[in-house]
Amino acid sequence: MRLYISPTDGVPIYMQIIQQIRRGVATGELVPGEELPSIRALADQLVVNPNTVARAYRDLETAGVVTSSRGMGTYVADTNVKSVKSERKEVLTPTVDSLIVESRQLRVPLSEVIDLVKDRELAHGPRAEAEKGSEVDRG
Amino acid sequence: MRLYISPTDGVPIYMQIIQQIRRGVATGELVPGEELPSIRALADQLVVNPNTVARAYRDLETAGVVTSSRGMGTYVADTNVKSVKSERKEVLTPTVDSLIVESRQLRVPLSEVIDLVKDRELAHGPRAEAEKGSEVDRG
DNA sequence: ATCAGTGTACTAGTTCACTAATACACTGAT
DNA sequence: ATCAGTGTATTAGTGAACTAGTACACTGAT
Repeated sequence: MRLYISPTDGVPIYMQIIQQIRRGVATGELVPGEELPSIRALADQLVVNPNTVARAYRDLETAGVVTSSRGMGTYVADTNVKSVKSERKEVLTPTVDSLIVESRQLRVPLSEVIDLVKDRELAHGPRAEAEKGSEVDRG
Repeated sequence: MRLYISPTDGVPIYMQIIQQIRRGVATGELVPGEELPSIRALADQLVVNPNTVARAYRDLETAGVVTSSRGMGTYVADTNVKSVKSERKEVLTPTVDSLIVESRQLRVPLSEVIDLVKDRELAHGPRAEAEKGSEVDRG
């Protein structure tokens, strides 16, 4: 998987790395268990300090997207696809509840809240294309 | 309208001022044409530098929420300039954006997000009756 | 044991958002 | 004209985020 960096983009380099790897995992271009390029290799490729790549890998590990080991390398985590639908929805519930409460305080009807959600969804650009279920052979 | 500041909140002071005034306008606690406290008066009240309040007022004027004039003061903008209705939506937008970002990280499709919003709306019970008469919605 | 390759830790420099200090400019009343 | 009160502009200090330089520590193969 090839990564590209825009130094003048406003968004930090380490964040660009994070986003592209997350996207790769989401689309299935990066499969669980796959080895990522080493910190120094990716740093050389992107012409960036190794610490910047390390920062991205560290955050990705904290988020559970990858796993790293000294001397071993960094790999896409196995647990990414395992999260169940209901669990993911439960995590979203607090944020949704905040939205409901706030909309009631502001007297914004539910229909307009939903419209706003759709509007903002579009404003955030296209989502990563979800992988289709028949291609899993690892992990 | 009384404003409160949390210096250790992580969110900048000028932003807290902006949010609270926007919210005041959205809820109707601040009516169009109403005079806001002067920059120095509010700065004294919040124990903050006048420039910080000025920054908030300047951003609010750019957003069309208030109007300022030298020597005259700062006033809540007239509804012809910016409708209370649109202000409500803009106040709601940050929360909606958080929801969008969160749902993308969790790979929850938009349709399920909307379903969840509807579910939680029901879970919160019926909404309060709309207030009569005191609201005009132009624009 | 050695070595090349891996991630990790510490330190420093740079940039930028945020806030403050100070001075300037306008308005309306006296 | 003067003055108190208003918003505005300029400059500077502070701190956090970001990136880089450098050194350290672990792993597996030789």
